[in-house]
Amino acid sequence: MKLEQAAKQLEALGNPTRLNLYRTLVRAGAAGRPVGYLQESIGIAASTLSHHLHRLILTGLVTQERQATTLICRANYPIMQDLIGFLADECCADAACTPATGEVAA
Amino acid sequence: MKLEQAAKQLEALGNPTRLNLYRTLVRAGAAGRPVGYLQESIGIAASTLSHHLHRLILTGLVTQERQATTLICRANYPIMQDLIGFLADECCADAACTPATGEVAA
DNA sequence: GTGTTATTTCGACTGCCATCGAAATAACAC
DNA sequence: GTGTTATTTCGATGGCAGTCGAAATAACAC
Repeated sequence: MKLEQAAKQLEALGNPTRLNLYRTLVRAGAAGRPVGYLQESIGIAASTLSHHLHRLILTGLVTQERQATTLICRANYPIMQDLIGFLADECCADAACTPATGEVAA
Repeated sequence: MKLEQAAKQLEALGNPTRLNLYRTLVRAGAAGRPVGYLQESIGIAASTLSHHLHRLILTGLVTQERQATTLICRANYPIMQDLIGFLADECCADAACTPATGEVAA
């Protein structure tokens, strides 16, 4: 059931704190960022950050790797690619989506 | 703040019922679907459906048009295009994602 | 006007989410 | 072993989301 999976990932990204978090990790690239860095960068309690990271990890959007006492977090690009693919597929499944849209003057 | 807006839209889609709803509308194309049709198609209480539709409309992902007593709902494609663009941009901002986008703001 | 159909709003309920501080765990240096 | 740093888990709190049925509104036919 792909829809359920997509909904979970969208829900994970559908929170400003987590979206900001994820963006930070994306911008960090393959190097990733330690949890402590993220905590200071975003400015929330460590426990709250851990909670959000856990949610992102559950959906597969983020991975963690231990380096001694530090945990390095990385964005999992293929998952996002898949999610974007799902959205694009849904969006363009039947109708004519013009890709070059600038204004939304509906 | 584009991030807040994107998070709201992602949150709107991050619910199985709403994602299913949105997908149905996307597949319906420009013709759209009346609320009553959606209600039977998805099989939830009318009040619940109205609630979810309202959330989708608030984020701009869905529009409504009255036709006599019937309300026609349509997916708002440009908004989704914009959202996909945001995700793709975030994802490819720094790392080596297969560049599906033409311009990447460095 | 009355009546019918389509949809929303209201009121209420249950449960999960976001947040925090404090305590517990993990990995290491010594 | 003790101690230090980094991170998670625990416990609690406030608030919002999802769901429903019933009542109210909207638009029309008559």
